[in-house]
Amino acid sequence: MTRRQEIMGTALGLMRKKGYLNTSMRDIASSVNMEAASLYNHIKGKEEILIDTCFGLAETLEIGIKEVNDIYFNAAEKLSMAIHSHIKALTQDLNASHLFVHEWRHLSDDKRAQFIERRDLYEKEFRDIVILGFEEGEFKDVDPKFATLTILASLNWVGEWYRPQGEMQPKEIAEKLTHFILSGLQKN
Amino acid sequence: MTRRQEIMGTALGLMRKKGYLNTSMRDIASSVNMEAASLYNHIKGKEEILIDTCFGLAETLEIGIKEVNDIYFNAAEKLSMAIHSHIKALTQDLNASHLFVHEWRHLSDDKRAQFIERRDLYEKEFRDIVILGFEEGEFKDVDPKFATLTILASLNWVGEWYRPQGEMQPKEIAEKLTHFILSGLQKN
DNA sequence: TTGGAAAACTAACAAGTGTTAGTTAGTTTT
DNA sequence: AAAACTAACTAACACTTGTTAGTTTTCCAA
Repeated sequence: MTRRQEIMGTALGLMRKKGYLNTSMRDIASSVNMEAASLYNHIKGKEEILIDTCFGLAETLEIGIKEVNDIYFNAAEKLSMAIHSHIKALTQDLNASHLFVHEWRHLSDDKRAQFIERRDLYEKEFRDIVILGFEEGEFKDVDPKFATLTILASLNWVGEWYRPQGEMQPKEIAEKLTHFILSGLQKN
Repeated sequence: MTRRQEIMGTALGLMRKKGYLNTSMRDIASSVNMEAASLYNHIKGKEEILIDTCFGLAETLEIGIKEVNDIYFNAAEKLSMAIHSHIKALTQDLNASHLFVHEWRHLSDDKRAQFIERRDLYEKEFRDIVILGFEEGEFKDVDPKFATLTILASLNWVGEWYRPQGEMQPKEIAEKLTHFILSGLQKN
C-alpha cells in the first residue's frame, strides 16, 4: 500500500466519523503520524480526497449498471441485478460511500455540477428499468421518477446501518431489498 | 413573528443550503441585517439552533405516531397513517427536516446521545407495526428491523426531492409511498 | 560513495471561527 | 424622574482552517 493510499484511507475513515468539514488536514496528518504540510507531498489538497472518492464510486456504479443492461433483458432481472451491483459497491467501502452519499454537497461549484450530472444519469438508468417493466406488462403503472427515488433511497440508506461484522451480508441484503421492492410488505 | 423566530428561520434556510458547519454566525447575522454578536441577545449560541430544531421535530413525530397508535388498530391502517404523519411533518418545514435527517451528527456528545435514543424509540414504534402485521397474518415474514429501516429510508429521502410548488403534494406522496411499501412494484 | 529525488520537517500566512466584554440608544416599568 | 430592560453596536480574544515556502532528512540507483 502506497503512502497516498494510506492517507486516503485514513482520511475517509475520519470523514465518515466526523464529517468532511469537521475533519482537518491536521487531524488526518496526526492519524498517519506526520505534519499537515507533509500531506501535500502526496495529495494536492483536501478537496482531492472528496473528488477522487465521489467520482471513483460514481464510476464503479456506472460500470455496474452498464454491465447489467448488457447482460440481462427483462426488467425484473435487470432491477434485481442493478440492486445487487449497487449494494455491492456501497458496502465494499462504507467510508467512501458516506462521502458519495452525503458529502458531495461540499464539492466546489463546478465539480458539484459534474457530480450531479452523473448521478442524474445513473438515476435515469434505474428509471428506464422501471419504465421497461411497465412496457413489458410486468410492473405496475407507477410514477417512474417517484419509484426510482424511493428505490435509491432504500439502497443508499443501507450504508447507514450495514455492519461488515453483522449477520446480514451484502448479497442477502440485496436479495431482501429486491424482494421487498418488487412485492412489498403485504401478503397476497 | 419575533426576532428570534426570524433568526431561526433564516438560519435553517442557510443551513439547509450550505450545511450546518459551513454556516457561520456571521452568515446568519448578515442575512438578518445585524452583527454576529447581536444574535446572542436572542439565542444562546449556534448549537441551540440545531438542538431546538432536531428535538422539536422529534417531538412532532413522536406525537404523530402516538396518535396513530391510539386511533387505529390493524397494522396496514396504522402503517398508512404513520407514513402520512411522518411525511406531513417532514414536508411542513424542509429546512428543519434537513437538520433533523442529516445534521444531528453535529450535536454535542450528550445531546447526540439523547437524540439517538429518541430516534431509536421512534423507529421501534414503526417496527412494532410491522411485527403486528405479521402477527395478524397480514404481513409477510420479513426481518422487521430490515423492513423498518428500509421504510424509514424512503420516507426520509422525500425531503431531498419534494418541492412545495411541485405537482405532488404531501398527501399524495404519502398515499403512493404507502401503496409502494405495502404491495411493491411488480404486478400480481 | 555520491547525487538527486522523494518525503518529511518548521514556520508562517491570511482568513475565518464561535463567543465574550463593554457600551449605548431607546423603550418600558416602577 | 429614576431604574431596569431590550436589542443593537464595536472591538477583541483565542483558536482553527487550508495552504505555501523554504529547509532538512531519508533512501535508493548509479
